[in-house]
Amino acid sequence: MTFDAADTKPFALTTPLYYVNDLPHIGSAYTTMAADAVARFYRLTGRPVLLITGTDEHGQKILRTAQDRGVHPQEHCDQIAAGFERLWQHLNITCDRFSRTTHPHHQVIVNQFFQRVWQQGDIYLGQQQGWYCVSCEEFKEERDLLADHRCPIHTNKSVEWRDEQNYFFRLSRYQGQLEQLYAERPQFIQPEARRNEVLSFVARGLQDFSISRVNLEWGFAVPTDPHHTLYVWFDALLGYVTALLEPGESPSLEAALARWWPINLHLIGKDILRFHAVYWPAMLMSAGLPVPGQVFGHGFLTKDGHKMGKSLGNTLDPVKLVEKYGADAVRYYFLKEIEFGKDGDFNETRFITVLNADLANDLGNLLNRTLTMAQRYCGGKVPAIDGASIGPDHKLKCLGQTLAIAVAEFYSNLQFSQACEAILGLAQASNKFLDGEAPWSLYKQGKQQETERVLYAVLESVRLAAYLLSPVIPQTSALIYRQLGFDCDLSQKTIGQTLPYRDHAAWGGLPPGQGLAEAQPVFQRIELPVVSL
RNA sequence: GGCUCAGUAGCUCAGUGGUAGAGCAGGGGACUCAUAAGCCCUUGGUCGCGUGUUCAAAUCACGCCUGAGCCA
Repeated sequence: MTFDAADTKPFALTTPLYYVNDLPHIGSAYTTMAADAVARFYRLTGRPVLLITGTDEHGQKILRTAQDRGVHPQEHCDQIAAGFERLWQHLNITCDRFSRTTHPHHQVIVNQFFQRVWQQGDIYLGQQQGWYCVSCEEFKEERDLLADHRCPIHTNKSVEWRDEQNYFFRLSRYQGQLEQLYAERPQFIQPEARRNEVLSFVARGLQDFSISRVNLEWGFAVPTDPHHTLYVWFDALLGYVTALLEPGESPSLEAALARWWPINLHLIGKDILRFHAVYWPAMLMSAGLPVPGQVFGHGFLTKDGHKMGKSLGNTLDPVKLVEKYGADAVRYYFLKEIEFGKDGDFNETRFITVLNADLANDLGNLLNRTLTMAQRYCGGKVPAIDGASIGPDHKLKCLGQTLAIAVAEFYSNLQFSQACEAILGLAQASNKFLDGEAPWSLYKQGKQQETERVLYAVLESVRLAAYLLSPVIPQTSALIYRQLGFDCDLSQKTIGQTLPYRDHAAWGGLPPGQGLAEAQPVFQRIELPVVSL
């Protein structure tokens, strides 16, 4: 995907529908923050955007978790789903749809989709034997199991022997079409390493997979056979389709697919790659539907270099993290400091030093010092300089003019880290520029015109940086815009109309004479704890 | 067991044939508009190990070690 400024096509993207066996963990937050940044970027460019997230609520694991807690499974799902929604609010996630697989509309979509696949002859009754891990909701090979038939992923859980009739999806029939898809569209699975994994998996030959379970009452019945319950993954993936229904619209597959299909981008963690890159497109092919634009499997997060896990006792609670440091800090750290697609680490000391260096010192302080001078030297207004009158060889203008295209390219390619770095480069250059020009000296020497030209260029550069960073740090960007005298909400879904990219991503648009607000730190420095734990 | 990716300064990483780089952290300096911020200078690396190809290897080939992952 590359950026095209003239593109006004709709852009729909999804996070996974998160499994509600527990409250959201940092990995879910990570995917969702990335998705929100993408959505916010495309909204800036004026494209209609649909950001889909939600929860996957069926399956044996959910049933058992609810039973263990002594609540009805629906009540359990309601509580956990509410926890997800709450976290997304705290993280300033501007989602357009929150899709829940227990919603009645979803069953209609699932049934209609099932019928299409059924009519293709791609579903048949077969015998499934094997060891089943309820926590994975997957069959395991005996040789992969640990001692006492414990699951290698859920090491404290024993797998269960199943010998039952299941309905199967004829995945094997789509081997050729899938291979053709991967070959024709190399961008379909990203990043490259993940794509290779899928290619080698498919190359070994695809086997049909079971899409129903017996003796399970928490899920949708197979439309053609009420003794069977649909496998949770078959149901869950279709949640993306259900999400496309307009609010209040009566549910049908046709209605759901009318406007936003095919979805442009599925953002997922690398653990569920196979479901999205193999099973899902095959299901869609069977139903005669176009496949999504791209599946991007990002990396895993570690804490202080170690795998996170409840049993290991070193989880990172996203709720606590946001409460402690705020949404922008969390969003910035994970999107800037971790190469999207690769594994990344969370370390609190690094977290604090990065935020202080980038947001408090480089960017926040830059605005603060410049605004103070503008208040003192320019009567609290944007200097009366026409941005267009500044020569093309001006250091900041030069940098600023090439930034919009580069940053758009980075965002479209999900290179958040590179986007942030490029933008921060303008702030760093502005700090250098200020020290070089020393407007405080110019002012004392009575060089009013020169003082104003310097301050205008820096204020404008801060504005541009704030605008371009707004997909990542919307609150901080909004504070900067407000102090620069704009009255607007950068989180508006119509932002592409009120502050269009082609105007606001260009250098030189800060209106001369615009009233400036009092300088207030937009991002407070975080004190390093004396003793780091 | 097969395959993929990674191993470069204390930390995070860029560099894919031609005199080792960035940011952060550490040290020093000048300045004062500023959130003890910013600016300038600077310490710091047998580029995982070994063999080979080459006039020349962090970069290519082979082997090995370590870590992560996919598959059987």
